Amino acid sequence: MSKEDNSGNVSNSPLGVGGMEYNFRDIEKKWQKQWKDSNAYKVENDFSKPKYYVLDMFPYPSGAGLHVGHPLGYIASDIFSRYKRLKGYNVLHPMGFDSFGLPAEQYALDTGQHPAETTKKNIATFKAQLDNIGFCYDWSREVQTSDPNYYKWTQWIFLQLFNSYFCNTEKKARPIAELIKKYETKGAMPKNGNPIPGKHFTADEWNGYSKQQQEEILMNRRLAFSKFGEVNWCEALGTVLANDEVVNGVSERGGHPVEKKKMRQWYLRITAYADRLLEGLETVDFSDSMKEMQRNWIGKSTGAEISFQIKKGKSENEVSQLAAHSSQLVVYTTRPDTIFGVDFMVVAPEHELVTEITTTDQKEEIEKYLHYVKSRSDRERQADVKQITGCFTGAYAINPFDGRQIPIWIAEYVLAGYGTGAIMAVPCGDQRDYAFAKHFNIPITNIIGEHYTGEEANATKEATLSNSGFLNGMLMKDAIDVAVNKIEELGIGKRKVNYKMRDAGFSRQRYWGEPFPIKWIDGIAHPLDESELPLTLPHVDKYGPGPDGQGPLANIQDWLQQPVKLSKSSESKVPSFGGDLGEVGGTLETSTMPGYAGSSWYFLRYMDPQNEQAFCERKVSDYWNQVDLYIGGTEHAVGHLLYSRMWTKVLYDLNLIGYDEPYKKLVNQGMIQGSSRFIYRLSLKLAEEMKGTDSLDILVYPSIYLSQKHYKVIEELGQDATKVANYVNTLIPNFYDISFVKDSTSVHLNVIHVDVNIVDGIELDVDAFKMQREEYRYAEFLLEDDKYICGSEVEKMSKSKFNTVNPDELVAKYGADTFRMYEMFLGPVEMSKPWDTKGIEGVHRFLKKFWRLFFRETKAPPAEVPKHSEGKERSSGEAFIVTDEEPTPAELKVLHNTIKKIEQDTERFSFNTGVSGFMIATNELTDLKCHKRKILEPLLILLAPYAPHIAEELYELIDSSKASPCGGGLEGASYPKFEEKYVKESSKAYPVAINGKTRTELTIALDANQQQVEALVMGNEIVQKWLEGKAPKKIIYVKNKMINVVI
RNA sequence: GCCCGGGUGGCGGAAUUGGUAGACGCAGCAGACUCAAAAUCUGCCGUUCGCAAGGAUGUGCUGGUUCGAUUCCAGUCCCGGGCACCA
Repeated sequence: MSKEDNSGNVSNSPLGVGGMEYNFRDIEKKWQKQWKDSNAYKVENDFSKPKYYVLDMFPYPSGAGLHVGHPLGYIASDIFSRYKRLKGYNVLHPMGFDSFGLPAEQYALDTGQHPAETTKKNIATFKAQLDNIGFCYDWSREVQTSDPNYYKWTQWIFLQLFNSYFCNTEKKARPIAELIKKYETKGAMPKNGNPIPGKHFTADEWNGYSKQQQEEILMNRRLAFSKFGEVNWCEALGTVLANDEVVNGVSERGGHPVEKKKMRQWYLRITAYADRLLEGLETVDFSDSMKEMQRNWIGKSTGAEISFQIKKGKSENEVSQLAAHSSQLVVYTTRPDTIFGVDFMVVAPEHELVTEITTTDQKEEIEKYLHYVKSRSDRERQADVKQITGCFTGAYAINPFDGRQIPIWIAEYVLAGYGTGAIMAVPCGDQRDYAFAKHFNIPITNIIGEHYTGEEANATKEATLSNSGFLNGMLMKDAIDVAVNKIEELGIGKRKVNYKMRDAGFSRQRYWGEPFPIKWIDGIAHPLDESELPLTLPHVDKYGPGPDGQGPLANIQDWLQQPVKLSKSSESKVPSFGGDLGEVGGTLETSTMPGYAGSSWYFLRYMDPQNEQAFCERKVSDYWNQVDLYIGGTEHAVGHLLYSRMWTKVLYDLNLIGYDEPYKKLVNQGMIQGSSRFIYRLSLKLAEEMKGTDSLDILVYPSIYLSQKHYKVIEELGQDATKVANYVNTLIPNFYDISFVKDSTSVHLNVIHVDVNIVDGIELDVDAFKMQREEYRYAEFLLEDDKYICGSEVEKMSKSKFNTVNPDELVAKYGADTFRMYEMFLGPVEMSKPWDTKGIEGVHRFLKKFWRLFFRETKAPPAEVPKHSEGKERSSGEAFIVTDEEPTPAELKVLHNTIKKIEQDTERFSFNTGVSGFMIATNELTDLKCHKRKILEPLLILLAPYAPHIAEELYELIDSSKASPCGGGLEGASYPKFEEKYVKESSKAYPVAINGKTRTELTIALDANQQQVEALVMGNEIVQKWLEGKAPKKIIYVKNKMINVVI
């Protein structure tokens, strides 16, 4: 790093101006420029050094810019990165942008600005805001998911997924070419038993299939595959909506009805990896709650699939009619032991059997119900337990064990996507089934004797079964296995492992995402040749939806039909892999990839961001290896983490990287919530019918803004306008002309969000408020104690709630170092908390106090300057007061306690207590009047990760011959070493408790034994007082902890 | 509904393994310095009884285990976040 001169002449230093004051503005500007000019944070792929990889979940560059919630995790990771650098590691600490996404596209729809343009602008803002805070990112490694140089490789990895299948024998991804070869030579035949038509085939059969048939079979195995799936369709908007855009069954924008619609979609076969995703959790350092969430998401359960014969209606005729179809109802259950307690079946409304089995009598009812369900989201269908809905199909299932006829219902609480989309309902053992049976008057069979009260279901597994045929007398938990064995024996079902997790939908009917490198020809998906990558987005002027719910790309014929080279495969004779189709004909896929495509592998690209030959060179990914520390919000707890864990496993299986878990350790930062402020507006309105017309003449009295206390009073008064007016008039005489207030005058109270930036705590800055808008200029206020007190509430931080706080403003006012330390000081990084700017002063004061360990007060008369000061006079009246004196034991103790504290707290991500450790050290050294280099220099290195600018500045002044603590790498300063000998104590002040309550304190030598301690304790006056002459039952002495006298 | 968190002074929080509850900071109060302000410094600061000494009480609530519980166990209430949530 470049140094200014070493002569002590630092007149070009920004400190030359304005005295000795801690001038954070100039210091921070100076060092940020210097770091940039000297490429201080450039990270080399130097394989000889020990590495450490610290990663932040990269942000979506929204138009609103960074708010104070964003940097919380970034500051934590920055501190840790700088700390690891000082410890001698080659630290990779990159940053980039998750720059594809819906908001930019929506903004484009609204304003006509191209998403690429707005995204570029937003990224520039974000970067400037990030740089303001003094992060040590290596920007030369920046990635942006919407950059064609990046998404080229996202598309490339998609092709790997498309061209791979999950081998159930090896439990890993293999090239699909191997599967094709197997089909061509051996077919797909069962290991034992007879082949099932439609599932099994011989090699000859395979080779005789049409290419469409072959592709269909392969599609069932590809890791990236296409099938029909449901989307939220909004007819009025002619578009597919995200879950986010649907509120209460209607579109958020415009309130149009939304219903489910089946469309061809791409999916990732993440379910194939369910077991490995579960096993992988054992090898990573995530919090238990995080692992629990992922396990619950995957939702592995073991149970049985059981087939039931169906009888349609009561008449014999209908039974035989159905028998011809050989329809069976297959249910999945984790409790086959309850098979005799099944009183009804519930089938998902979208189950394929529903139309088939519904009787003529019930047809109308069922159709009505199906119509209702179409408008309901999965979420609503699950959460609404109070409202029980369902409809009888008229058909019955036959219990294979006792021949009972079981009515088949459809109900929204059963989802098609889980299990077989049908359940056997056991009302005595399941509360939801119980409630359903009660609601529809379905008789309940009790199979658990006294465990069932008739009042509610009992989900026990400990009961002894009754009314249960061959299971009678067995404990339920033992009966599970017996029942499954019997079911398998009878050939009516089988043991089954089930997962709650579903394959991940991978298409979006949108413009602003990665195009699929896929061309459709005669209904077959053909992968593009790698040489065609990146397949770039066409530039468009309109972003509206395409026909039939397709994405905007469907409107661009030139792009869709452009000639592209298709992938060839020498391994296969399957036409889709051959080049004989030529480069023209067919159309490109019109949907784009979802947001998580780019974020599933970005951690790899940072390692080798400019590589044009590969997504990441193998020896580079071998060096940087796993992310050692990943910091990000819980909102990505499940989705993003599972997807990127899956991608990593696929890349590993295909031998493209050397490890199958991306993130070694994960720390979840808590959400910073907004602390909203409210003002209350009172208006009285009088509506009178105008004579001879239908219209109303509305007389509006002037509005007045109420401080919180008055709001509460007036809220109590309700609609009594006279009382309200009188109340106001007692405080502001004649504000209302009472004679105009009538019975029909209505009282309107509005609660309005007010910008938190013009509120000090809860006190509104009335003048600033008046300046905000013309309509407020002459507003009247009803104050309390001459103050306007606002209401407050904790909410999500968002622009619409006027509760966002911009870090730029705080950095401008207090400096980046103060801002960094304050964010950390707020509390544990993983805990959510509302933002409150009050308190930042305290941290700023600490830094100023820290500064004064190095500088004498400007105003102090010269006589008070310590004689030993060899102060570098930097400008008139300013003195650098650091000395070369030998430290005292007391000073060394402070230093080494601090080294221990900061190192421990940093290692365990307890940055808030770390900051308080610095405060304590500063307070103690101030009290000791310590200005000694041998104490302050190591202290500066400790501080450097937390407050790098001030540390750099003071370090340069204290010893400019040494390497910078913030320069990075092994050349930098090294972390101070804790030495026990300086902090060793020979005695301790023990708390002495009587019956567990602390009553006094005794200072005792640390090596004292039980007898010595007992003698000392018994000799103590206060102890004697509490003993009241009695002998103690016991004296508990825990070395180095406490003493307890039990009476 | 289900899953995961969290409830400690006026406020943010500390107490790392069951051992002095309230570190550190904010706010508040009193004082010093100053013509004044800012900045800085000193003292007090959970509640309650008391002139004080000293007591009582106190970590959402109810119990339990323990010499001793903010910490462990059972139940319960409230708040926050997530959901494709369940067979």
